[in-house]
Amino acid sequence: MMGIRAQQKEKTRRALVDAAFNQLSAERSFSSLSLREVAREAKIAPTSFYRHFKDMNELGLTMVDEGGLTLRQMMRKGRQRAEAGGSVIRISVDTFMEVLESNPNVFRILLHERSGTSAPFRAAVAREIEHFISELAHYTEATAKRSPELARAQAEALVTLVFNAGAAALDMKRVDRKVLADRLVIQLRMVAKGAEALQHKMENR
Amino acid sequence: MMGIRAQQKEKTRRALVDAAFNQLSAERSFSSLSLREVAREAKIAPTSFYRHFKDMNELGLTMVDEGGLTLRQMMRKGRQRAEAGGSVIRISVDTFMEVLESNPNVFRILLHERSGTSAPFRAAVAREIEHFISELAHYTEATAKRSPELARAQAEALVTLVFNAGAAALDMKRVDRKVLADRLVIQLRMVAKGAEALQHKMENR
DNA sequence: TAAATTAGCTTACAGATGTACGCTCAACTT
DNA sequence: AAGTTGAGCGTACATCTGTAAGCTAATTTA
Repeated sequence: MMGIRAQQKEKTRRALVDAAFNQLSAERSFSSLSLREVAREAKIAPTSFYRHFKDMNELGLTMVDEGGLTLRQMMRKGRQRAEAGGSVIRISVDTFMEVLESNPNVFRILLHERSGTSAPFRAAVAREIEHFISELAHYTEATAKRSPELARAQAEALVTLVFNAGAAALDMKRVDRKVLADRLVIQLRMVAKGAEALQHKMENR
Repeated sequence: MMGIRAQQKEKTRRALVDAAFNQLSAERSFSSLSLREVAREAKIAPTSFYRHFKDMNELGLTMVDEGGLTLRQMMRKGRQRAEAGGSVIRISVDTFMEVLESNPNVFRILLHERSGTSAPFRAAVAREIEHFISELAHYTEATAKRSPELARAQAEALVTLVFNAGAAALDMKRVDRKVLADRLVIQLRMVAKGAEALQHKMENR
């Protein structure tokens, strides 16, 4: 049971994280936020920030962690829907786009800091995305009987295409996003078909 | 013939551009550079900067333009080599990695600002990359008899995979870059094979 | 040769930033 | 009940930023 004090602290901490998320946009990256701006938005004095985070970096890593959580929830959602049958690729893309749309800023920090200038950030994002890749590789290895190397290469390619499309989709209107999603589906099918072909080629010699 | 005055001005302008390029690194993006830093590196007074560029943004766009130039030179180089025969994919990847290695900071600004926070920057980079895509799509349409839509999707996928690998390769040691390049070749083959398969599927109905 | 132009400089200023220090007072511990 | 802890605050400071204003001296133009 949390004391009234710890409760209030948690609330302020959340306010800080939310303030940071809310300031993100197409034209505002995390690294361009200042400690004072975040504190202002969260309605606390700049110096009070330090009661919750050592510095902005620590705040950012917390946000990336939350991003990872969103990613994993997305995977679960996709799996559930896929069990009901239908094209796995189509279902996955639709799920991705839905989650992207309802958590744009979560994806913003992931997609931006993935190639950002802070090594710890890049590592943290890479770790989260690695989940995706290895899970997908494992799945393909099992259901499509791919060799481990091929499965890995395939999974990486799929994830690369999906995340890249995600980055582009972030600042699009719904109509354009639809076009993008359709094209993405085609590209993913290319990779899947191609991996299959390469697999057969390897087996027949 | 350039007057002694215009000559000196051009020299200083180059010093500014070079100073900016030299300050780029894995942990330093263009948007994190300040006007004063660049001026300092170029050994001119901060206020003299304005004799050459309206602001940092203008400098950055100039740098992106130079990046586009590098990209086009790369394409020419790749085409020349490919004419001598061999795997087009392998040759292209090797050429890309070579050019990347000898112009890391040119690629840094392209790869970073592609998903950066400045709309003009994003547009400028997108324009340069679009050259790549449409040229590639046209080539595939002609030589592999792809439908325009499929050729476009395929070209986009290829370029996405290449640039993504490029971003990852930037901060790698030579050995790891080799592994990455090999995997990239496999992924590109997947896309090519898969596009072929999709094309046949469409034709047979 | 005289006048006009201009690249680069120095000085100056207002605003923003991160953070050190010390206070208060509500909440918790003993 | 008395004492301790700690979240949040206000003040303060050194540092950095972009850029305005005006000067100098070399080059260019007339």
